[in-house]
Amino acid sequence: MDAFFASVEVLDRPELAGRPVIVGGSGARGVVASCNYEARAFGVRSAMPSVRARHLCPGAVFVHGRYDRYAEVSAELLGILSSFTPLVEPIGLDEAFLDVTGVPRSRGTAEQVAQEARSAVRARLSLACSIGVARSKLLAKLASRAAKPTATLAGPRPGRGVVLIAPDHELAFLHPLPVEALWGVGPSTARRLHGVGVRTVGQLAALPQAALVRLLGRSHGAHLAALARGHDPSPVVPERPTKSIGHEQTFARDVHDVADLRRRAGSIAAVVAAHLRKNRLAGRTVTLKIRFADFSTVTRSHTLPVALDTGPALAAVAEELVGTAAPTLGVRLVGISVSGLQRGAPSRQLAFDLAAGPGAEPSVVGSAIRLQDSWRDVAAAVDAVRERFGREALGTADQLGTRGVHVPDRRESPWGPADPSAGEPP
DNA sequence: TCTGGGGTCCTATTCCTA
DNA sequence: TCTGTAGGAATAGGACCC
Repeated sequence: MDAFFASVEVLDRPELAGRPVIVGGSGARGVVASCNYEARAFGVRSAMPSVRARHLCPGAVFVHGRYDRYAEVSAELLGILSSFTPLVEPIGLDEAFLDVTGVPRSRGTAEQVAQEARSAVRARLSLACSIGVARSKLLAKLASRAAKPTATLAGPRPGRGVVLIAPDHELAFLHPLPVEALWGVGPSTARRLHGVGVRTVGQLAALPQAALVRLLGRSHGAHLAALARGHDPSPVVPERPTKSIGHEQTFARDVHDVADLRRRAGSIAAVVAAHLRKNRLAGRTVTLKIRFADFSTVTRSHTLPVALDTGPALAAVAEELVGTAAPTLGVRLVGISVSGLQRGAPSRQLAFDLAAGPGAEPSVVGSAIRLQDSWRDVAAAVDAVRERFGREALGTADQLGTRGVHVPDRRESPWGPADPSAGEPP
């Protein structure tokens, strides 16, 4: 999709049409999640700090993102794409790979299917998309970029919409591109490649694979060597199981007090737990991430004998991990993620045996398991009440402020704290 | 300029066990 | 019982994607 979040905002608020629109966090620590082509003409880009974006484009309209709305449009988009082929692999909310090799010839060539899909998206969603058609995911992705509009100060210049890379033109298309165009070459890898004089994909392809492996490691080196030669055998995979679920929060001001940090970690744990239960998942490995004021980041993790999905149990582990991370500097971000996922929570009997039986787990693990066991029914009841009466209908005592219950949600301030008071306890 | 949040994957190291 | 070793799991960090 072209400038997806920003385009949805303009669609829902037509008075924004033609104006530079930036979606993202507006606070001092916010970043740009998406911006339309009018804003891009001023040099604004995704992931840029909002402060810089505002400096580059003072006339831009800043919009706080509405993740639920984008997810809703994304679901409609997937529905449209699935009418062409069942082999649809979503990449984030606004992109997808389609394998159309099995589409009947009567529907036309791959390029004609792409044109038809593009028309269907425009007709049903009133949104523009660009499509690349090629033999591999790598080339299709690069072709879709080439199909996109370009930003100019006179307004967006329409792109080609659909770009086809014929098999005999693959290398001619690929080799002049900068190495950064390849999937898997970020700032770090690009720096290393530039260091040995490699700036284009063609130069990368000319490098002996052994040299590349020495530079980047076996897996990454061999992978990039293949991509640079146009080889990308990765298939379109319609469904990938979730490997981890997490939530992290950047604070508007650095936190220096360890007790405060533990409390915030507990609150984030509750958000993660709610998300796990919503997906009927539970996980055994809890990972705490702490980013310090100087942007250095540490992680601490612990794997338990049973899977957890309740806030108090996850909080007990997370709070313990805060202690092992020895946070001395100010802390700007805390995150918790849970991996080693399995369907549903463990049986009560197993949890009981592990927590209280002979050779019981020591301290924190034992108490986490006991908390998991005792909070399971409560969590299910709370979920049911919130499902029926809304998120703020019920909360724990520490979520009770002067203005009622505030239950933190993972979609709150999704692109950074909105203002200096955000991130403070309610 | 000063860097979000949700993820996946890879690598190196450490620890435990057979 | 001690030592060496190989393999796997756990842990930590980093790079990358949208």
